[in-house]
Amino acid sequence: MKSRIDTDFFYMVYEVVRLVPYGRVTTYGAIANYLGTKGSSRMVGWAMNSSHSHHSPVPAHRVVNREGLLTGKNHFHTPMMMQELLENEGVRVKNDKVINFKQLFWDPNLELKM
DNA sequence: TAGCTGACGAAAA
DNA sequence: TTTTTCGCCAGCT
Repeated sequence: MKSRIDTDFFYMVYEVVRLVPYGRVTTYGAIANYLGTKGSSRMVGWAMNSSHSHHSPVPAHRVVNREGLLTGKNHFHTPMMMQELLENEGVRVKNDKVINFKQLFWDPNLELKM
């Protein structure tokens, strides 16, 4: 399955984020870990920043940091849009933090493990 | 060209 | 236990 990692790092990030189920959230580290580059958690977030260059609808609002904080909300069109999107999916957000984050946490290594 | 920044995370102190 | 520092690597100045 190395053919997967043969793809661009960023592309894989988008793919994983796109696979996040409705009403679920994931973390940068989880994605990085899934890609095998656990240490490049920053690159995951950076990939999100470049996601606007891709026409692919990447639900970046479902990606939060390890604490469940909407750290990337500032990069959206409007900071509160990220929270709106999450609440729209049933994810309760309080003070820029995902409630029951642990419960809503979607780990690609756990769901997409192969 | 070289250096700094950055949507994070984990280890060390 | 909390706080600080380092690493990751691509993009921008």
